[in-house]
Amino acid sequence: MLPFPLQIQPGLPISEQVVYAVKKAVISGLLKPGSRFPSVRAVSQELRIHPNTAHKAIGVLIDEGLLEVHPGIGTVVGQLPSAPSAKELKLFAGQVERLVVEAKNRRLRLDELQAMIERQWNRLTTR
Amino acid sequence: MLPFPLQIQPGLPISEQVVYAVKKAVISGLLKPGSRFPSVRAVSQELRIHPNTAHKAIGVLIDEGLLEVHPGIGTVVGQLPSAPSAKELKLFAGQVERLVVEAKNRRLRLDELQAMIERQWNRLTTR
DNA sequence: ACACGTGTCACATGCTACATGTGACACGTG
DNA sequence: CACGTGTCACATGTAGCATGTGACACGTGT
Repeated sequence: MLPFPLQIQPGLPISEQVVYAVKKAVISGLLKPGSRFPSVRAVSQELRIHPNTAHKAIGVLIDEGLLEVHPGIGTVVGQLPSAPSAKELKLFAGQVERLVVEAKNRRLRLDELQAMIERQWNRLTTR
Repeated sequence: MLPFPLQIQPGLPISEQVVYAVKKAVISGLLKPGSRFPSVRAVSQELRIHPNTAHKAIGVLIDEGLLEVHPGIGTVVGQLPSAPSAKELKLFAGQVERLVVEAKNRRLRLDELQAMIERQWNRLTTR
């Protein structure tokens, strides 16, 4: 059994869905820093996807610092990353803009959006 | 000249970029309800993209209610849509969750995220 | 009645991303 | 030394995207 929940759905790339599921599991405390992360082959077998696909997803998580590799040993959940750089913040601002545009397009008010943000924030509380 | 700004960039589908540019123009007041929207062929020529691609983007905007079609006449900016349905809100909640996950992943605090939201909100103020 | 511009549609083609298939190598553990 | 681990380099099939090409229905203006 994998240490994070995931139901593969069509419409989005499988590797992206795996990345997102792991991110959610990490920030919600389901995957704790230092704990063992399943091997590429284990993930591929559990999710019934190809090892290359699992490896691609894990590679992204490595690059973002959520996972750490110990060659010959395996992969573990990394320590929490540091504060974002200016470049990362700029990219993130683009995502914020996208959400605001969609919110305004749906005739939401600012306080309604803020409330939805806070609700999701608390739902994903680190345990 | 098109009534909305857009610089085509690689990495994202062209049709999606057109849709997003129009959405931003509408909510920022650059495109006012009832005003004339450029024809499929005009958009394709200005942006140097294929008419089919422009038509695809406009088709999405039609479906979402941002544009209205008058056969034989042309396309105009639609009146502002009504309040979102429960189904639309659920889809939008998924987008909110995505942003919150990315924010937590970057070690942002809730108040920092809320501040970014409010800043973008005011930047896209309807004139 | 007619030409024109409008939106709309149905194919086909080339390109790219994605997922899978297959095989191989370096590393550390036991 | 065998084993499991991560990693990599190809190839293959599928799907989405953008473009190419041609065509039709509609309303306006002449």
